Amino acid sequence: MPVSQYKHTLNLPKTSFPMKANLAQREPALLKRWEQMDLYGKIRTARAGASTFILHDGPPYANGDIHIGHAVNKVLKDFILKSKTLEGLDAPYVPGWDCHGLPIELQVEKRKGKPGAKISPQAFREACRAYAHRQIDGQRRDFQRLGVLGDWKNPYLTMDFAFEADIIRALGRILEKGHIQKGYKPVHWCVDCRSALAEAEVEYRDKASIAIDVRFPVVDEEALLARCHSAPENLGSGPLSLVIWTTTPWTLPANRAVALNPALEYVVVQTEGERLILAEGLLRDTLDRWGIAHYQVLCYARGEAFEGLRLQHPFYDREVPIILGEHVTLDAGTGAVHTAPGHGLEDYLVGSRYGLPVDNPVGGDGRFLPDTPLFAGESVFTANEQVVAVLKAKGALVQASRLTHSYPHCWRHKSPIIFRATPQWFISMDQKGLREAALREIERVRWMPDWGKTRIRGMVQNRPDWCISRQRTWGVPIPFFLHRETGELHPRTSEWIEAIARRVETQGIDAWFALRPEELLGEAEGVQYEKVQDTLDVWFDSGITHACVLERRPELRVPADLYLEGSDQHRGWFQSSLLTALALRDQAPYRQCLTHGFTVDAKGEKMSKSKGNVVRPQDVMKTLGADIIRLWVAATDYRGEMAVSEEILRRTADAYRRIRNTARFLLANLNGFAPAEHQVPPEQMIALDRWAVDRAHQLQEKIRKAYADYQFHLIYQMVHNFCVVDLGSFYLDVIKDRQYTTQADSRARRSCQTALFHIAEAMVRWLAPILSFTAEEIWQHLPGDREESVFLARWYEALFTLDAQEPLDRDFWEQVRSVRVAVAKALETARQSGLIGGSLDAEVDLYCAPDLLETLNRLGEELRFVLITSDASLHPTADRPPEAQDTERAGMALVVRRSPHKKCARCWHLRPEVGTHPAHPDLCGRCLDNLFGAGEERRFA
RNA sequence: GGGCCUCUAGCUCAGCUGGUUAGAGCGUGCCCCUGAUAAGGGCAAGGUCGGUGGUUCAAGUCCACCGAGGCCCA
Repeated sequence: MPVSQYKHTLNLPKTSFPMKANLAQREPALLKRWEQMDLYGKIRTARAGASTFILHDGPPYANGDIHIGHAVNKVLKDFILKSKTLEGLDAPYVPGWDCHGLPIELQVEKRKGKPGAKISPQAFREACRAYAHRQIDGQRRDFQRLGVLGDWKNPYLTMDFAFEADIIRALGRILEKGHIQKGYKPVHWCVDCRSALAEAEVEYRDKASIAIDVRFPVVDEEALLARCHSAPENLGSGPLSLVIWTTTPWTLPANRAVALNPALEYVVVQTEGERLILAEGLLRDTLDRWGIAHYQVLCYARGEAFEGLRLQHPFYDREVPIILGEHVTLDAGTGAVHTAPGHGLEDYLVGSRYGLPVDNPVGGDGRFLPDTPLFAGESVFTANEQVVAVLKAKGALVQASRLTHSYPHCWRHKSPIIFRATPQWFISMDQKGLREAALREIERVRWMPDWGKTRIRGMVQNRPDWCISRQRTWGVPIPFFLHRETGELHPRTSEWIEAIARRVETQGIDAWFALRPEELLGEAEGVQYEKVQDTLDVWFDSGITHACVLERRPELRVPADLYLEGSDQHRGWFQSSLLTALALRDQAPYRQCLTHGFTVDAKGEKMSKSKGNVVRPQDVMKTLGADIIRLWVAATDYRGEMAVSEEILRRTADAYRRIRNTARFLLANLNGFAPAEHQVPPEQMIALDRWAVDRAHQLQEKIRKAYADYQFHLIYQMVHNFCVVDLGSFYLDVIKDRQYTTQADSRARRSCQTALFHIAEAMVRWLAPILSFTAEEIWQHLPGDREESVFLARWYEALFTLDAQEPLDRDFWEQVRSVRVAVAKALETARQSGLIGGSLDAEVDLYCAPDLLETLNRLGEELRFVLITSDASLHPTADRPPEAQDTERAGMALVVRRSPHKKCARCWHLRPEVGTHPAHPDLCGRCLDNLFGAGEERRFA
């Protein structure tokens, strides 16, 4: 088609804002700009003195590349802080890293060997520190690349000397408050790590074990039988034993009792040559298992009847009591549980009620100590066979079999772990009412979603004391001096702690490890006291950030307004922070806790290398761009699992393009618009343009509310719908004609540009927290004076509402839009039949009921512009001709006709005047007016 | 095995305290436009609301159980 000679007389859209985002290239340039202008610093200055909103960053562990879950977490935080900044609040962001701990040690071990072997502990710690720094640099680069704005030059690191010193001080304060307890408890112990493991360091895997049934001969048979409630006439014959079942034969040397359930029924059965005691509920299964077909039940008794009776240990010269415990069940075994307080938490707990000794015959290397009869020096895992052999020799073994079951393993070594009693330091949950205080504070914190409260409450109610000591190298020391003989803490411990903290402040944690007690305590006492060699659980490091960061940084405070982490942190950081804060100052460190779910694949399953469904944020940033990740985070309801996949990201990129193109169209139509001179005051604007601004205003209210409620997925839906429905398919479609064909400086066009300008100003801010890069790019292309960055701006306040009393109110335009829908359907029919192509080929006659007629009449001649037809006329229903078709809209029928007129070469409308002007036979009347006259008047659309 | 949670069209989400034929956008199909053009407009087809059984005049919405999946624990 030849280009019309009049094309150059149109005001066509024009912009340097590119359609193709090319985010992978463009984003780094914007990042550089933000860095060079010190955007974060500028925002702090701009918001200085405003009310603050404190979101405290939970530190990711400084190991490995960030994964999509990290990205979700940081991006959500960024959404919140940027939206708070738009509200005018001062919302600083100090990111942090968790730096000490086992995973880093293991990485460094791989490269340098174990500390104390090839490398000194001091050099090892130095290597850990250097390694952590490298990891932080890598992660920081990725977080920044995501567009997360924060004080990246001054993050907090739990390995900063000042931080390490503050950890020690906090520990001292907690000690003074009486929450610290020394204990001797079984802990998960990894033989390969030679260390106690945190709960988080244990994973469950299948393991093949030997399961054995063992006789514990009853010492006083008569006493036992006398307690049975159905006294038998026949007391039976042969030895009488209680039988236990265990999958850890190696724990038998430490056996100190056999536990029965007080409420369960037990039976004494006569088998061939002996009498055995079992839970009644397991009798059949167990005897079947042993292959015993012939037996006779002699008598019954409840478990509680046997309490205190004594049994003979199967191979040691020792009597052990029968005790009671609710933890004994009929799930497996015999209903009698071998109890070794040194090798199991429940055994320990029930044992402590009975004052049982905590035997601990196993060393840190997993071998029996030299003074252990029969098994000295043997590894516990190989000792199982020997225990079986000994039991056989003693005649105590009923049966041995193989069993595969779920068993705790070291998350790093993947090797089975053991329970082993070791001296440890604890934060006691009940000694000073910590549990009670925590439950109280949990009620006061706002949990989002609200089930977070139920979840953490359940955990706090049931959790054991917090073991805070570790036997590791790369960690903050527990800097206590213990008396060599009494084991007591030095009476001036608080004083020493401050002295040590000062040293750590300048030299780091090595100051403790290198310290000779005499240096502080003096020669006389120095020899009487020894240093504790333990380090602190890294959960203590991160759990204490409210003291080391919030209390320390002038821009922050305790309690924070918000902690925001994944749902796993109910057990982790939310809890460790809560407990330490309560121990320190009896108040929760946060007012709100917001939780997000974990990322999963398209099927809702977790991501793993083996499944090949891992989405790497680095890859997405390199291809689709960080804004696509951000938009995906926004679009997903983070309260549940968050599904990511190639398809989901592709859809997200589609939506992104739509939003971007809408912005581009707004900018392109603002070509030649200088807001200061051309802006039209609201009361002089064309009705439709005022409607559009009103629409944006209504939307902005909802968006601000959604930001305040952290409901980003609603914002995504709202903005996208606005672009597609309100703008794309209606407003922008309608205003093209006016925008292009009326005189450049006419009120008709300037009014429209004013609306577009308002909408663009508002929209760029709606987008900014989410599509940060794209919003900044839009910002740079918007006309008018403005701040250097969209992130220095506040919400756009120049939107206005449509008065309820004006004739073309919201309801009016709703009606117009429903008429448009009806007309579009009719036009489509005409198009399918070949009558018309584009809608401008058509003329429509609408036959309306009185109400609608009156309504549409308000648009006068401008109805055709709203319908985008070459002509549109209104008639009462009474006039409808037979060929008029009904529409879905009640009270309206219509006729679609192909226009008989010629097409105006300029505006493409088919009008009767075309061909009548001698000099410009290709033009319609209003184009002539717009080109050579005063220009057309528009009032409504 | 226990605690907490999720499950609405191919995708992302709405659906308040139970009440007309379950909505939106995207994607898909077909058509149009070529003055938003690796764009834009129109129309259309897509759902036994994870399943089963209850409560109720009435359930996507309440209850129970089951299934799939997630986090945490054992």
